[in-house]
Amino acid sequence: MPAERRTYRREGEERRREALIDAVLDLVAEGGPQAATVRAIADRAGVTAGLIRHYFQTKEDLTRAAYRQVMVKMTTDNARVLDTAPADPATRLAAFVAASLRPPVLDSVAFGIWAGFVHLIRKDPAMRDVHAQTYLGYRDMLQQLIADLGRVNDPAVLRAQAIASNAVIDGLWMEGCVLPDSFDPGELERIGLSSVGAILGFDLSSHLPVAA
Amino acid sequence: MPAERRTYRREGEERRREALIDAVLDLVAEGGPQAATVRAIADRAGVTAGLIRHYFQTKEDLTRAAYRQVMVKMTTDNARVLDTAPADPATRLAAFVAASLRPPVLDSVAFGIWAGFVHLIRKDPAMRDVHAQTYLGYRDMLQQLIADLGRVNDPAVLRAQAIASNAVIDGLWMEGCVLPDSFDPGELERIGLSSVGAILGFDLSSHLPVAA
DNA sequence: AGATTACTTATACAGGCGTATAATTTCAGG
DNA sequence: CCTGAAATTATACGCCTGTATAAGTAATCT
Repeated sequence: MPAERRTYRREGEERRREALIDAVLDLVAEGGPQAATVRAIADRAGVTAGLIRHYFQTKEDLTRAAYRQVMVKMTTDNARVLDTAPADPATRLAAFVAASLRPPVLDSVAFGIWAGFVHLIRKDPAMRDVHAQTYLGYRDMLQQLIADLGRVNDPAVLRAQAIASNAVIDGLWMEGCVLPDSFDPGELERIGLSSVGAILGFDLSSHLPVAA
Repeated sequence: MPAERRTYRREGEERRREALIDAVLDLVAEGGPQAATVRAIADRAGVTAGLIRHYFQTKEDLTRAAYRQVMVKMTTDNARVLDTAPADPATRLAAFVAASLRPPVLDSVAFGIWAGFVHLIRKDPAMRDVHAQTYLGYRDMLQQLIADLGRVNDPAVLRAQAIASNAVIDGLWMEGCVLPDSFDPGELERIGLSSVGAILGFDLSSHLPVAA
């Protein structure tokens, strides 16, 4: 007996694309990129596999979109702390650094997703562009905050300080995600603040607002 | 007409295992983990696919062996710079930091493999042990070099300085591997030295030996 | 030289992959 | 209500994957 077709509702482009992207991120976070097959993605999104090709020309297309979204979200989450931060440049920088080293930015799920996409970044020029854009966007934001301190004018020095600050934050972020049990609560934030402060020659730790 | 069997030479376990592991690393370097299929690996190693199962119980086994080898090699390569370094503690630390931020340690292959198998690291206790061992081994080495400077006695301060120094090195290493074209030659080494120096409150840049 | 061992090749298999396309259902507008 | 376009399902295809196993060949030992 021929099984009946499953019923469905039309949802429209935006909702479907979002559901499919979310499914990709879920799966990559759980089992790495190889777990995100078209059938698994469709299943997770409550849809059949054929629909993917209706909204994305190819699976690689969907992958790219998912990566773009997660990177943008992470930098957006991080930047949001500036919306509620005081006007004082030092406090703003301290809040920004600290926010990078605690949830939701410091999140092993986000890290798993990021790590899963790394090999695609190296292979695919479009992915590399997304990475460069978000990475440089984050670094530029950091550099602006450093510039706002008004302690440095030389652009070359500013660039080097931004790269170094970004690197120490990235390194702490990475280690906190991979070996979360190796650090005491708040230790990474504290080390991040004192390290960036040391790089800038500026006491940053004392400027952190009480609670985020 | 039945094509003739290809002729071959017996090589023995050690040579074959090594060739297969090297093939995995080659392929991952070129096309990411998903490029390392059993057939591609065998082809690269000058062998037919069936032989893999003769030396490794499963493909995951071979993958683990390749991961272990590349991690051990990376820390070994990095530590080797100390063999030929002068006795002066500051020079030794500077040489160690700089070596971490140039080839062969700054190598996208190692990073790609590590990133590609982060999920395996989290699930498989044996892999997590390898990671923790190499990571903490590196950090302990760094901490010892910092201690040899004789500027700090408080163990807690020493630990924080080691974590921060390790983080900035990791962050620079990571960015250099992912976006090698975003940095001038030697830029990462220079930033690494000045950043670690800033964290330690010690001018490290002037202690780098001329050539490695 | 001939038998034996185990190294290596070759082939088969079942399943999963991404993609293509036809069939069907939903929903909006006349 | 009915028609038509778009959304969605369903099915099929060819290729590739990892694994299993049989067949064959090279080197070793006697």
